[in-house]
Amino acid sequence: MKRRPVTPFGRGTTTIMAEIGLPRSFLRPVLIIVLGNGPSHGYELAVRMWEFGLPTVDLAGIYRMLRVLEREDLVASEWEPSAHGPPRRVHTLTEAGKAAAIDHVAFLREVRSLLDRALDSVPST
Amino acid sequence: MKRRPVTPFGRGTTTIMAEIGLPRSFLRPVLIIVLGNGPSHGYELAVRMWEFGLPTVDLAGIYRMLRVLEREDLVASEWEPSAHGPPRRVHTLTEAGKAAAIDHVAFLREVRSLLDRALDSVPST
DNA sequence: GCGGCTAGGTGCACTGTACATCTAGTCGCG
DNA sequence: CGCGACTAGATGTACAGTGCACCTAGCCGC
Repeated sequence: MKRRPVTPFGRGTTTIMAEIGLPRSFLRPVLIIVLGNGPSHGYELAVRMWEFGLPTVDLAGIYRMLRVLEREDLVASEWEPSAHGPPRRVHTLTEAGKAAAIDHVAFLREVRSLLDRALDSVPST
Repeated sequence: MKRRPVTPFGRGTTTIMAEIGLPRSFLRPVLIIVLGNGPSHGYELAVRMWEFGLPTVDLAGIYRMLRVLEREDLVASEWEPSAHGPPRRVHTLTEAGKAAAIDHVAFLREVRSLLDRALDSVPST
């Protein structure tokens, strides 16, 4: 059952769900962008990212990336007790983070238009 | 910041994206796809990739990736003497490589449509 | 013979990350 | 109560990918 889909971006991006999605290198920008939709904790962010198009993200990677972003002062976090489980660490974009989110959206638009041009130049299909 | 020359693939180039262009993780699929446009050698492939949307690629990375693809039997290569310069290593897609190219194009289309959906869900800006 | 272009390559340090594993709180069930 | 399932977060580690500096070597014009 440990089937590893070999994506063009390398082997094995499986964790939560085995589908195809954006390449791993989108983790950082997408994480920032989905945080722009409102503060949240890592576990729930994984769900948002799944909806966003990163179906194969490693939760450990998300937690680690959140710590990185916090070191870079793009996000701030605080602990929040939960009635239905362990305490949650709720993350919010800082001002710098909000600016970064805007930049990253622009970046994704750029990537899309590059893909548009590139795919048009491909003969087949 | 370091000054990074845009076009020249010559001397101190070997740059990266960071500025604009597809993320580095597109190196592998794009390399296979541009090889699908016909056999070529690494140096010229860099030019094709530049046109494809990877404006600042590391030549060393391309050479390395070509070796990887050859190990995986997606690419075959043979040396060809050149009249005005050092011999070139000309790379061709194998049958498996051609299949991979088709898959990769489909994949890029998938990425594009994921980006379409994702960007639509982003509050304007 | 020298510098510059083309073409290909290596070495090393660093980053990213996939996967396994751990802690710890709540809830439902027998 | 004990136990497993689920939620939530984190660490340890091995390894692949990459960025940059640097090297070899053929051809050309001067």
